[in-house]
Amino acid sequence: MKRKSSHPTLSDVAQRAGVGTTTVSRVINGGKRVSPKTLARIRAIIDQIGYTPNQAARILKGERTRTIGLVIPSIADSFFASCAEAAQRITRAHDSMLVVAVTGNDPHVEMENINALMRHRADGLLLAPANSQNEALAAFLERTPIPVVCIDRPVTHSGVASVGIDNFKGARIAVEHLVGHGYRRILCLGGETTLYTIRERLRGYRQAMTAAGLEPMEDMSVKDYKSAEHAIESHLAATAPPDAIFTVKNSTTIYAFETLQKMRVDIPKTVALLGFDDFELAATLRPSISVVQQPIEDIGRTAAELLFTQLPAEQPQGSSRAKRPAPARKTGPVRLEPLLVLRESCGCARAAL
Amino acid sequence: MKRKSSHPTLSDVAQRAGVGTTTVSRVINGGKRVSPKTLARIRAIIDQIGYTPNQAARILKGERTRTIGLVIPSIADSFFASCAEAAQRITRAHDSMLVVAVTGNDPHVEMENINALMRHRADGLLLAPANSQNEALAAFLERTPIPVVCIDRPVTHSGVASVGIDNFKGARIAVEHLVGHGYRRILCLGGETTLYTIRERLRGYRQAMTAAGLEPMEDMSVKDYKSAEHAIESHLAATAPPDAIFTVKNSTTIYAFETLQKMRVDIPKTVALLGFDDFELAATLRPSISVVQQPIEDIGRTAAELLFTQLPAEQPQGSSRAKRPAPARKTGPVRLEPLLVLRESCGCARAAL
DNA sequence: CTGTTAGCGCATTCAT
DNA sequence: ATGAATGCGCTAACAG
Repeated sequence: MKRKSSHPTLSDVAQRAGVGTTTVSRVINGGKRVSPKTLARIRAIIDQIGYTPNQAARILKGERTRTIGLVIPSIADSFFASCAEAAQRITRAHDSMLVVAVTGNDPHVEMENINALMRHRADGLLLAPANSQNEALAAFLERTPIPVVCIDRPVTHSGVASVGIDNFKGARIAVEHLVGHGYRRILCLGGETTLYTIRERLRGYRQAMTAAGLEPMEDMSVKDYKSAEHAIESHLAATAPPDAIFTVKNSTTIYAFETLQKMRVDIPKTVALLGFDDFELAATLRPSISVVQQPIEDIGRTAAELLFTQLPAEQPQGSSRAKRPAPARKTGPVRLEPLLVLRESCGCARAAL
Repeated sequence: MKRKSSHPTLSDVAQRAGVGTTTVSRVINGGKRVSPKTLARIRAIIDQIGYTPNQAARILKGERTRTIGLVIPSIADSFFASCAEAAQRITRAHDSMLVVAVTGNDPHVEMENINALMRHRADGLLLAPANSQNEALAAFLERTPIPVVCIDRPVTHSGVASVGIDNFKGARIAVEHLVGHGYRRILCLGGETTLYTIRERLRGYRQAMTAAGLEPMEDMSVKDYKSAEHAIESHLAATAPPDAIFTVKNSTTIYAFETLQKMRVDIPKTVALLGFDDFELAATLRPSISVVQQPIEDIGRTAAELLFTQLPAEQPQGSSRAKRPAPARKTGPVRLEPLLVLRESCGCARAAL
């Protein structure tokens, strides 16, 4: 293998070709106004020494970085992974790159990531804020010169656009459905009550319970399989055990299902189960699991499209950049519709197999 | 909301503070050699106008970009998502960002992504090559000035390091296990035979079958649920139907399970099932699915660590960069061990519940 | 068609 | 403790 030095530069190419840097610059920008002969020669040299233009220098000249930052809690979470995939498609269609930064829902890490993206001069940001009440974040968003669109959760006290579903409504219709089945003691199970989405779902649960004249039963202590197991076991052993469980998130639903199955509890006869957020194989488990489904792809796509809408128009020619005024940012929150997907675990008839 | 102009610069800050740019530069780089008074004043101004250093300018000065590129087929695929998550952790620990680019297994898109990352002067690349035989890629990798580590699949004809599992062995021990159960007509089911990993698994299957004196039965036509259903239905309707199915990848395993369940075929009595690659809920399905498990986290982590090993040493002080010689790149392929996880679908006794 | 030159924002000598 | 000047790689005026 040959020894490799560091990146070649424009003038490296120019020197070898015995031409000026301008000519080489023209070649890498389409090759207009260059004689076919020198064009070919320079291209050959570029290829030979493996020259790649230094984006940093272009950025310094005021060009867009063609980079969008995506700041999310986790990339292994299927919700955010799907969002990312959808956003990535839109980003690509706009000839830009998506830079994914992971926060683990830690506001400190989040701010660090955002700062890094700002230093890299991302053209725009897609953000699933760890904490919707984060005032430092809100302050930052008010003054940042680039457009930002929130995903899944909004940032209160800020005029930033956001795209997500109506979590309150999703929970409400889910619980109303359980009530319609005749369940009276409906347990709401979950965790991470600091998250906006969870709080909204909890609010929807309470609203539906109260409206039905039922008393809310909440256990928001679930963090992992172990805590879910503990919670369910103790609730089922109580004098007035729940006859249905509404789980507020993906992972909780799965933990609950596993625990109930392990305890040999009949679903839905003994306890019905309805979860927020769909997941792979939800339809394949026995019984299949009824869920509130989010249009995840739509969320990622819509958010990214909205962001590009807020970006300064593409400069067809090199209009020297000056201070471009930030485009209007007054988009209100976009609320997509949750969808109640009825399968077996809530007590609905088994779908045709 | 206040009107936002474009990014403030160092000299914007200097002007407002009535000092030189050098002083401001010192402030943002730790604030040494600046009087406490001006330090505080400048910091206040920085905060007030929301100044962020322009990374591009620093890069131009020769600094590392502190950016690692991750080029993968998909981000929604749980395998690559977990790899990404693990790699992201390592990257963060090295105070760098991970830039994720998605190829959809298209070599053309892949090359475009790599070029974009090169323009952005990523410090290094983690790559799951769409096509291991891609000679253009191999040629590129030979001449690129930055270190590259392949994930999951190697690039043949290149000295590039790679981290993955021994797919051949994984498939072999899986099939040997099925043979041990007494199955004779073991069908190998899957698709995407252009992928290196699939080919290796197929090779392992054939080897194990031949070694056992059995005749290989292969159907590599599965692309989606529909084709899986079609394949399985026709194989089961044949005169000599399979008594076991070995699925070469994640999604195929799930399709096969769903189809068999829909057809009311008893697993494992009528047909046993063993898949390559574990998945969430594999242990929760009834019957639970036996699989060959990959140490996914290890793969992502090891690859990222290996990459940082190959990066030039951290420059403690601003040692002017000159042409740093590329560090040694002679790392051979790292092959982690696949793990056979026995559950019920292969005919093993039900684990204690 | 092609070359010369002047910055873009910043860190870094070298002066003061 | 501070500042003026220089150059990183590149593009865009502006010559020739």
